[in-house]
Amino acid sequence: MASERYNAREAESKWQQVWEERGTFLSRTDSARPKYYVLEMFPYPSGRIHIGHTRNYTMGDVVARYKRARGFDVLHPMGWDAFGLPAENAAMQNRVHPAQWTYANIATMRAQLKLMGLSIDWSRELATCDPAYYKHQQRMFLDFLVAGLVDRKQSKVNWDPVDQTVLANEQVIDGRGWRSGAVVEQRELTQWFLRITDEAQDLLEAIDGLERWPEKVRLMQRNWIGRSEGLLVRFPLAPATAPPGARELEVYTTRPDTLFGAKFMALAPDHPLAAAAARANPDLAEFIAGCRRVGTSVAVIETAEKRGFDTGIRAVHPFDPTWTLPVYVANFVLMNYGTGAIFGCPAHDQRDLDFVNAYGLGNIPVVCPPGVDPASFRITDVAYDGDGGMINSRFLDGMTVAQAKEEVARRLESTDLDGRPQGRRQINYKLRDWGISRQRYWGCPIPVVHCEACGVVPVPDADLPVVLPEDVTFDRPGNPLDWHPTWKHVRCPSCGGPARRETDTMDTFVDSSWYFVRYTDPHNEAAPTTRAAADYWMPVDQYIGGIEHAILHLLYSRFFMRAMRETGHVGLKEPFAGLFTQGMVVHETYRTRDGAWIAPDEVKFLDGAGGRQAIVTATGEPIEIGPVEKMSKSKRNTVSPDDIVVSYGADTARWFMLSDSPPDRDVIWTEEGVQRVFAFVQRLWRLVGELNAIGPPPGEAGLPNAFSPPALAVRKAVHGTIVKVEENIERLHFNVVIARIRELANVLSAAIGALESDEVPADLRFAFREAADTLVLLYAPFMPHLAEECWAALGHASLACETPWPQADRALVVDDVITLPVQVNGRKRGDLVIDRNADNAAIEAAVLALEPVRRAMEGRPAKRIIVVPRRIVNIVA
RNA sequence: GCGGGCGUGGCGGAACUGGUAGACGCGCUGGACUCAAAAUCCAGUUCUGGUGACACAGAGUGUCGGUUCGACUCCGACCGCCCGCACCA
Repeated sequence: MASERYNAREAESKWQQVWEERGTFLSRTDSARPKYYVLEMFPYPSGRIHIGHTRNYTMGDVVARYKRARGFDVLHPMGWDAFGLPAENAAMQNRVHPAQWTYANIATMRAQLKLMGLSIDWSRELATCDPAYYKHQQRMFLDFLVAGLVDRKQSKVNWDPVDQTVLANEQVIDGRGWRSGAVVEQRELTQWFLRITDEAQDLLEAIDGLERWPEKVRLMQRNWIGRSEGLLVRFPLAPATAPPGARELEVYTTRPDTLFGAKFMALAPDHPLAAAAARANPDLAEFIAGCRRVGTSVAVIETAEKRGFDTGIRAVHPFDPTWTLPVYVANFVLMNYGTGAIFGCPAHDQRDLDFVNAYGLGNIPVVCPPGVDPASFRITDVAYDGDGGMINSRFLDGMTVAQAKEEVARRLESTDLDGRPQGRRQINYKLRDWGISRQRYWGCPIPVVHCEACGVVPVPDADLPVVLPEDVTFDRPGNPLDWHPTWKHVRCPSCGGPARRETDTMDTFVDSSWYFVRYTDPHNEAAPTTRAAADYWMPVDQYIGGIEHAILHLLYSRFFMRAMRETGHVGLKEPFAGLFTQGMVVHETYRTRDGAWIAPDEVKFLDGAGGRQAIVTATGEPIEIGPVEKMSKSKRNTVSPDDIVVSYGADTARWFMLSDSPPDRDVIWTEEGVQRVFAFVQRLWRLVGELNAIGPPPGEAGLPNAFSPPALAVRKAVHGTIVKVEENIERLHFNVVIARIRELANVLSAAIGALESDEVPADLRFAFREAADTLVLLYAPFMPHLAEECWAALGHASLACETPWPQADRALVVDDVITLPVQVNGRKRGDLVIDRNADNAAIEAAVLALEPVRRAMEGRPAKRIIVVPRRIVNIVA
């Protein structure tokens, strides 16, 4: 056995077939064992499985296999996030129907995934574009509608006037449509919304309970929800300057304390008052139109140079009728936050300061930082947004920021303006309602009918699903559902008169907001969920996916659970008990002199003076080795999982992707690295063979009564490794697990090398056999095929993946004698070997007697000796 | 612009809640095996000084400063890179 090479390709397909035939990974939902639901974010069927996907799924698979070995009922499913824009783009480019393109991709990608040996319950596979899936989504939408969780209101979209279509932000490049090149306009459309803002407070508070989520994601979600406590303030307009009918301007501010630092007011370009002012001012109208051509992306709007236009309107300061402020329209004020209007206090807000500096309006500091002289405190180009004492603020002077906020709120609440208080406290959220309308074909149809007589009428249950028509073409601009000759024309379910189907489809984030619940019983035709199954499996114990989903997908899913709970489809609010965000797989880039990107498998490396050099294998043309970057088709720095599996096997790929880099960081794919892992696979195979050749302990004798030092050393290493592997798998520190397993392999190799004869004593044979079995089971979650092959070679009739996890003997992990590092003034000078239970007095005496310590002390007395039990000793001299 | 994160040898990284910085691996150097190469095995490998070789000394976790007996870890400022910003998924 030891002389043969391990044939990964043969072994992998063999064991995959065995698992499949035995139904090893089908989940059970009825046992008395504890459940564990591990899930990786499902892929979009883009065409090919990417190596980054396989890293993600391997992480989940390690957890799934480990938890199974620990005695859990494990649910580990897979499916497809199958609706979306790329299918329609493909339809336009290649004249292939989105469904055909999507299902072909799914078939390819499923086959690719199966090569990886993932322990997935494929009987639960689902695709969101399947009417059997979206039927239930439509039903829940209607349930939400009845429950008051759905709204219809206006919102802005990017409109491409040439393609006659709505553009995603990513399709707007420098204010132009990516395909047509036409200047993008903003348009108001009536759209469907889910009322996520109703849950803002609960979504915020519940973040505290998500203990197994990364702190950074929790912070991002808190900031996204963006709760703030502030004041609505109504500014009267100077009548002579106001457009007809306009009497006041209401702003929302979190800094009412800075009212005496106000220098201007600013309106969002689509604020009603801006529109009113523009009616009499063509230049202003042109300015507003210019702002709209930027598109709807907040990132673009806020990074654009700050520009404003004076409307000529003047607002009256709430505390001084003689003080008026100019009202601008400004490109950085957002209509959908607060009231769409602000007062600008340049000294204490950077955006406002940039604005006044551009328009020469000046600033008045009103908050003075502690310890700074108010008389000399000036603001030039950095705003001060910290705490301090109020200055230049009349009756607020001398107060703290908090006191001033309170005082302003109190005064304005009790000031009457046109029969209502001038100020009102308000809690505001940055979070906006979730617009789910998409003017696209390849998505879940929104199941309502518009009737002129009855208004919006839900499609009756019996008529669900509303299925997408198949006979559509993409050769003309606009939404194919709108163009379809018959699809949208229906009878009103209520009055029977002529009516029109809703042609908007749902945002694909809706599809991905509940798929994880559907997995718990994916074949229930009658309802979205089966409560018993959902209650058993939910929540997901460990969810794994990319950090790019830290906000939207996860927040929408959290909201959707609440909505499903209110409508009786589930019994819980939080879908994901544990969350892990994994890093990407990245690769070097290669370019020729003329800038052409070269794929890794077309590159050959040369050793030579001046470091690494590369050429194009086929032509010998020299290549510039570029930076390591995210794998992308455009830069051609991708590697295909299939190629890796064919060359080295899935186990090698799995091990490599989890070794070296911590799982939440990027891992750099290198050919050399993969080759070295392949060598390690072979080494493990040989090592297990060598251990096997030493033979089992004689007879069926149990645990020997005593172990010689070499046997004890082997056992300590084995049991110590079990503990460390457990700890680090639980923490998902797979790279550390791998290091510990390699260490164990190194110890065992050395122990075999130290054998002096073929006659190995019984206690050592026992230790080696135990080591071989344990080693295989420890790496089995990572390299499951090799593990089965080794497990069988060791003479086991069972499957490694069905064998319980090895039990560590804790007594073997604790040493009686320990080594304490000894520092003098914080610098390590020696080691103290001492009894584990030695008391401080004994340690202090022993430490001072150490030769290196005495040398470092140079005859000085010890001022203090700090003994940290079982960790370290530090002498202060 | 706003929000979040990351930064440790030539390289990827390890270091539990502040306690031996550099585990494990890649690469490199030397050696064994071989006609030779590959593979494999053994040894070494943070930097600087020092030594024939040891010993030993000093510096060191992006930069600068602080807290502490002790800082990769905590605090403040700065630099660089990455992610998200609501119609990509």
